[in-house]
Amino acid sequence: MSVTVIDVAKEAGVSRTTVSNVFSGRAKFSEETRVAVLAAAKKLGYKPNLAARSLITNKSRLIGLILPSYLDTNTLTNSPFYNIIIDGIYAILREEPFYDLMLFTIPRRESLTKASEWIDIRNVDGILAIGEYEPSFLADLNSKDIPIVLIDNYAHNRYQNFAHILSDDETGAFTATQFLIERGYKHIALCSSAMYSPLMQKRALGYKRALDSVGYTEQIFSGGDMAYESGLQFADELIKQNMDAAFCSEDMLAIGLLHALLANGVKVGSEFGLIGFDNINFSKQVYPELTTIDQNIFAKGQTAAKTLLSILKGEEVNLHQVLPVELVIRNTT
Amino acid sequence: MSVTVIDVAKEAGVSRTTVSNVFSGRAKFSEETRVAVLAAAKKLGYKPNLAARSLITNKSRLIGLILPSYLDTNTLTNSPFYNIIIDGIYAILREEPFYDLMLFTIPRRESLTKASEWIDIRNVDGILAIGEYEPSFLADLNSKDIPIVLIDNYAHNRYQNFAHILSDDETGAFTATQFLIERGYKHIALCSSAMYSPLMQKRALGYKRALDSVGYTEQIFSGGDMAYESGLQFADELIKQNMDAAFCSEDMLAIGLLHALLANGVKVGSEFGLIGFDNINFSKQVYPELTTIDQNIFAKGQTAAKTLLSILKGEEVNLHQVLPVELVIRNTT
DNA sequence: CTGAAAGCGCTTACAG
DNA sequence: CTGAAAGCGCTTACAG
Repeated sequence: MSVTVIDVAKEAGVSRTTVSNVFSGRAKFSEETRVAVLAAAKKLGYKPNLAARSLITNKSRLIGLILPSYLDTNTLTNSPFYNIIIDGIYAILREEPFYDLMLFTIPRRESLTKASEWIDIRNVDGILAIGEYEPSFLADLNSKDIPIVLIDNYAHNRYQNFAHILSDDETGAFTATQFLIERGYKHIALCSSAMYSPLMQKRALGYKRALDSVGYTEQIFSGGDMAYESGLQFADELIKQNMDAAFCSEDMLAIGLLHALLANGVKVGSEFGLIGFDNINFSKQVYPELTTIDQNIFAKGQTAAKTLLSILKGEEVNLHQVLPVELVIRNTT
Repeated sequence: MSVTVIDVAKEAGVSRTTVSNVFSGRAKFSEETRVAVLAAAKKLGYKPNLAARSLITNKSRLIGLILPSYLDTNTLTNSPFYNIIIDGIYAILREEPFYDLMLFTIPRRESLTKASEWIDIRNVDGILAIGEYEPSFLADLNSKDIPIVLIDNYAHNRYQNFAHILSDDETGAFTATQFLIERGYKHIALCSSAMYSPLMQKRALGYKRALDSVGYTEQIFSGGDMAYESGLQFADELIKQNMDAAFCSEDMLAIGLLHALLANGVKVGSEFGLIGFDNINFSKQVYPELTTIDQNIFAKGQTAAKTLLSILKGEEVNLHQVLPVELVIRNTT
């Protein structure tokens, strides 16, 4: 029904091997042949069948992105971070012929088994994965013979053949906290959900280091699963404990806190200093606009995609990349 | 290298045809055979190769989702709507063995040609597409022999074999505007970007119908590409023209307007009534929380996915579905 | 530089 | 109920 390599060969008066060679550019052929094949292909509207190609080359040109969201199934809706990462990945993949991304969302831990099977069934060429995973899953990934690029995974750099893309989380948190100190705030809280995650601990570390350097006392508020809701809930306690500033480990939490503070009549930006982390788009779509640490999430997605592609092509790559962060001063500090 | 159907056949002591039959459940076989095959498959860790299956069945089990974003490449970042739709689609697909979704973002109109080729190359089984498209692209889709489900596409229901999923946009806008009237607001603006789109026109229609019913005059503010920024920019003009309420054709625009109004000292929720459309998550993550029209975007994604799957399975489906909307009263009205 | 042949892992008539 | 054979559309040694 559809046009195959045989049809093109017939039309061009060559063998199908030659047609294949012209498209792949692998073997040598005369200019004349090349032109004839290309003309025939164009005339017939030939398009390669990737499934057939995949079968023989054992390369699917499919990249899998693993997106954990253990709390609920609204993976993309609830993670602005994921959205930006994906946009960054597509920005790279769009320029790369024949590569496609497939998302695999992990709404429950059991889904990791499914993810593993899925990688085999679709014969995924490489994996991009965000966040932390249990050792057994990483061991499983490691046993598959495909490149793995981990984003924001601090816990498992023992797999030296995995690539790691991280941000300089500790420095970011340090910078943020130091900025609050410079602004004259004295009682600076750390607000965070999921303190147990290695990434959040890095950020906590930066906060502590900055406070230690001036001898201020730490005040840590932590708990809750959903960042925005956590932020909302921390406000009362912060006010009660006379905090005059907060460094939040993620923007959505800062935004929740901002709104609860506003509802309590607190003048955020003057009498209360608030700073987030991530610089998701939303952070400048609140009022007042949120001061935050920009981790350039888009570039992170791009870097991850580029790294995976490079490995796939057998190019030299830096397997362990730490991306810089930057303070973005807006109106809450 | 990997375990094939032949290995399983050998292990189970049957032919590969039988193995295939057991997995597909197509032909009849003895219970004994079934157990033997399944045991062998499990023992060897057999997983079907979807590319091979695809080649022979001419079914890829791949669903393509076309996501236009003509303004920039940050498709997901800038469209909360898309995110929720995708989550809805995955909620259905997760339960459907072997089906996968592939996103195709359209950052420029020229990309439509690429999308068309991509559908052929990956042998996509069915298409989900959001929004409006030029007739030539739809004609092209129509020429491919696969089911198409259009979401929020008002302009082209002339392709009767395409499925259409819409929301009751006009009623939603009518309800919203009427609610503002009931609340006692007299000078009710319509704020919208991209008024030329058929969907936005439907919403404009509902607004006009509500105003007409009480004899109020229309005041339309329109322009700008990015919803949030447009909202920001409308505030000055609204204030100058003594508006005391606004129905915004989408939440992000309402949120931009909200923040600009707040910055101007306008008391939104009492002296100014503001209502959005969509009920994206963000609309209840602002302060004050936004009154809006819930169009249940998640269910829309689910409905689209279900509809496509049903067509693919040859089941009876309602090709033209209009989903109900609902007023969600929060604190800006 | 070009072509005939084999084969990737599967399914699907078809014959028994 | 089961098996031998053909073939999906491609690429890759290999021989010429």
